Amino acid sequence: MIDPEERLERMTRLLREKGCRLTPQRLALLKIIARAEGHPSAERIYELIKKDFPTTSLATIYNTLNLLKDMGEVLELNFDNLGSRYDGNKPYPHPHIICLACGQILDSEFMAMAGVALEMAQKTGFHITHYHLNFFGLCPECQQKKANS
Amino acid sequence: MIDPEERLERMTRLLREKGCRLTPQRLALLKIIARAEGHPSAERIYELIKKDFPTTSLATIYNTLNLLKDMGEVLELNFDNLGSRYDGNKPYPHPHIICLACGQILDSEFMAMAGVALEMAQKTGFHITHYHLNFFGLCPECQQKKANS
DNA sequence: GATTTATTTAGAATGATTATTTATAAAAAA
DNA sequence: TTTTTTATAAATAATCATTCTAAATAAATC
Repeated sequence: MIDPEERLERMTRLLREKGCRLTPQRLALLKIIARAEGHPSAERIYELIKKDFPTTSLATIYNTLNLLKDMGEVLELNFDNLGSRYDGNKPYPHPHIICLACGQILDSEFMAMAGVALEMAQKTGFHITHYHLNFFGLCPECQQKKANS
Repeated sequence: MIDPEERLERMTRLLREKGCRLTPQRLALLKIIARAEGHPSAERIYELIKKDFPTTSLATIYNTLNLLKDMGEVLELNFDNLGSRYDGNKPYPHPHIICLACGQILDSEFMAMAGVALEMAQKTGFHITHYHLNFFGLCPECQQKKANS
């Protein structure tokens, strides 16, 4: 995990440079996604922000997330069915591994993907900008639970 | 591409064995997804079926697609934003490559993924059931168009 | 052909996300 | 400071894909 405070500092700086206003709601959201351990949904971020700013609207969450997404500072993750999840700590494409039973989403470093993408580009003639690689299955704990039931 | 008639025959047989009824609408849908060159959306399949069965409901499309999906005979593809696409010809996970400009979706054989999945399983302890691997970018034609504009 | 019951239909409901409109507050100008 | 401009927030309506529901229909079996 990248240093959350470093991410926070970078994102606030970029917003300022872009001429965007640093409202309290925005700052609260930046803190949440920079420091988040997991991959929170918009709804989850909404709940967290409402603790400090009870009048906040969900639309503001989406607006700010989209703003950061367009700046390349937040990665939006789309999995089956479930709504989007957001990653503000590692905003570049990287593989994930998702437990179908408990829903946890783990990051995974897999550097070989760069080579795979290159090979794909050469084979197809595409100019590849990004990729999604997600593995689905059961985490060790959920395998155990299943075995014991 | 697998022989579409072979796929059609297999899917009708499995449905029959499962005790499912072979309604004309279902048969029409089977033909469409077995023979489809691309990766049609539910909406697209709906349009095609309505040519022969004008009273068909969209719900029937989704019901049948979900039935086949649960049987493992149709692969549901989820990409950003857009609704789901369906593949009834190659119903096992395989990488795709999507053009962000024209929206075309190409299949791509990439056998090394089996090894990658295995490595991921060993590293994480997960029991991996399937994966999604999608590359995004510009196809050769759209690169050209962009260069000429 | 009659019966049983899965399936279809049509439309309402859902849920995540986006758009819209008005209100608010921060920065800039006077 | 006051005024003005402008970005942003809030509330709510709208959208879109998908699922649910209840009533009508028709496939397979006897």
